[in-house]
Amino acid sequence: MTATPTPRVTIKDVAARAGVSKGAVSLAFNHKPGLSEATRDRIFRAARELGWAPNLTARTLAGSRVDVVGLAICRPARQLGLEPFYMEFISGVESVLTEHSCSLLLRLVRNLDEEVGLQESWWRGRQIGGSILVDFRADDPRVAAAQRLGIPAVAVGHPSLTGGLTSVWTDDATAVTEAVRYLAALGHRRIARVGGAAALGHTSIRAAAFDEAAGALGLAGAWQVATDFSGDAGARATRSLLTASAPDRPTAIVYDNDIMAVAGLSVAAEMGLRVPEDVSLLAWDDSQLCRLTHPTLSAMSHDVHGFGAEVARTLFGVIMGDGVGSHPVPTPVLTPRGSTAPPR
Amino acid sequence: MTATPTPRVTIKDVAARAGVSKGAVSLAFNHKPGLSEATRDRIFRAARELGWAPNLTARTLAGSRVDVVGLAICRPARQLGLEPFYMEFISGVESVLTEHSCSLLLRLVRNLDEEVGLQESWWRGRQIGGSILVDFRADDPRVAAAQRLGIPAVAVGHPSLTGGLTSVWTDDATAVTEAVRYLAALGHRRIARVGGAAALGHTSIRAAAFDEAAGALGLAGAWQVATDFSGDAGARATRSLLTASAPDRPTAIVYDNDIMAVAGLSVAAEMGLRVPEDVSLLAWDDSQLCRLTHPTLSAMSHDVHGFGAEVARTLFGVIMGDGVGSHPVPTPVLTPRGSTAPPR
DNA sequence: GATACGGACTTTACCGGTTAAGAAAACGTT
DNA sequence: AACGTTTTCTTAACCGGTAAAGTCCGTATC
Repeated sequence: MTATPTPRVTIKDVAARAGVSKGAVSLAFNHKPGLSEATRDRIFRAARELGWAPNLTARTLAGSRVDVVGLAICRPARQLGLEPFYMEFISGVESVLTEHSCSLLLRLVRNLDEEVGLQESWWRGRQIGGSILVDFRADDPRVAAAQRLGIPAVAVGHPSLTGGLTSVWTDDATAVTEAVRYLAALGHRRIARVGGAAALGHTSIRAAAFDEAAGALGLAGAWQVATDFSGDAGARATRSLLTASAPDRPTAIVYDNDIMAVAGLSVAAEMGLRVPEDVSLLAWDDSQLCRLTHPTLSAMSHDVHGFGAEVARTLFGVIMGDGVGSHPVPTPVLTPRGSTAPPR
Repeated sequence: MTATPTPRVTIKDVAARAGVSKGAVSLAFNHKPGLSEATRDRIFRAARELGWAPNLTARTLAGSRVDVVGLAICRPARQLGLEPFYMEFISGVESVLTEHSCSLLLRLVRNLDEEVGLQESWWRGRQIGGSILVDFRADDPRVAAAQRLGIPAVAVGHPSLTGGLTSVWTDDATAVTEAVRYLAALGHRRIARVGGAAALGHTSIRAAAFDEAAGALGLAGAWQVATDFSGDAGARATRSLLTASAPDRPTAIVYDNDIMAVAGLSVAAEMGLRVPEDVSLLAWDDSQLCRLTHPTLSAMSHDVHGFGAEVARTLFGVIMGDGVGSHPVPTPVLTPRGSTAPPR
């Protein structure tokens, strides 16, 4: 990739125009002491007149800050497009980065090894000042890698998965328990859960919490199905759960995202089952989609935008030298809408 | 943002270990002639043993390639999360960038002036090797800015909007016309269109095409409403269109994205109107959402992922010096599903 | 056997900043 | 007036690469 030449104005031009050395210009632009107010002004005026701003690449190379943070997402590209979660998450991250004139370096990777390699080369190549790690698995290799390299990183996931990294997480176990209790309180005794990718750490946390809650409440039936988060998979899972004959069929289903819940809604309709009379559905991640369906979807709702923002704020903290910490964000809260009701 | 010190291995270390000068290492890693196979091997071996890879920042500063492309999106951050289009588009872009070991620098901006400033500082600061420009408006300031600066850019939008920039675009006018003709052929005489943000160039292209098609077909009624693309706005627009008494009410509605169409579906249900018997709905951008509703949504469907990929490929062409060009991608094609039928 | 030439490397000068160390002027002290 | 301080600014080395210009050497040419 070659660059078309452009008349570039550098620190030298500014220095010349202000009648000082480039060192002085550097001092001025970094707000460091050692310059009189008068020269400082002259320098800024010259810079403004020339439309100059410090070159971040050079600045980075010279060893000061790097104002880019990395985010690698490890899912098949086509699947990603469908997930409302990520776009909302990213927009939350961006909202904080922007305040710091910081940009996001985004990359889709095919597997964790590739991600580890990418993070390493980003960091060693000073491409990023810190990184956001998402979608943790059990024994995730990124924990060790980030620590070995000393990358300032924030792990999005439960501390049990993120080892010694600073983490930002939602208490999914409590949320799942609340969801199950709510449905049980409505009178449901046979509840199913359509979960996400089995390899993902938060999926197993939710799965375990679901089993435990179901056991504690002595439910008559508790099913779990793993999917890839896609609408199609959600539809398939729902179909297989609902084909059982009436007494053995679940009367309520909890989904791991909202796309799959929407799919479930449509499968129920197609099978001639009414929601919520014949089967109750409960979504997760509550994007605006849940309010656009008919009936509207009850959901475990969750400020994903704010979550992203909190992750970015925490990352800035880590970059500034804050010690390792664990930052829980508010637990998803149950938002009952039209898709849940007592079973008949 | 300060960086934690890390033992960095540089080109000098590799050179020392291979017993050559750093210039030789540079030649080897850029696959340039002037080295014997033997030394080349020694250099690569040394690099592998030390785990070295060229520092992109330094490489950039030294004036060769920049392997980052920029994408600034100018919409309120919260609204963005909702648009399936962008995430799918980005994933398409990424799929091509990844092949070239290239990353995407993503930034949300509040307005076009901010974007122009950002593109300029990215480019002058050599942060990016090229840029993808989206959401064109009439007399878009980015056209002149990109040309003045000489930024290799690809404009996503109709050539009439993107001036002298290389563009990649879908023929929205033809697609709108096809949509209207299809509905008219089903027997609809009163058709409405729920459009996107009025300021956007493609919105006015679609609006004009809609009017023209409606006129040409001599429709009895043709309404258009502008929205902000959100589901809520789509719901409001649908509600106001459908509250008219029966004979004056549209019997078919075309939406500018799929989120609004889903919202429309639910508004119809809430108003006691059956889809498609009482009112036909036609979506745009056809994400998997359209196949998950009940009834499924007919849509003007469109490979958004492939669109993004094509944009990225075109950008690489521009960066490599291809002349200005206009690259149409396939026109959205009508995909009839369950939400359209002849009016009663 | 001197001359030219091409291949294989090395040297050196940047790229556009930062920063430690040095120098000149201004200031206060005795 | 001589001397230490401080303030203000300059110099020069460095960050980690690239690339043009040199150097050295073996060999083909006449």
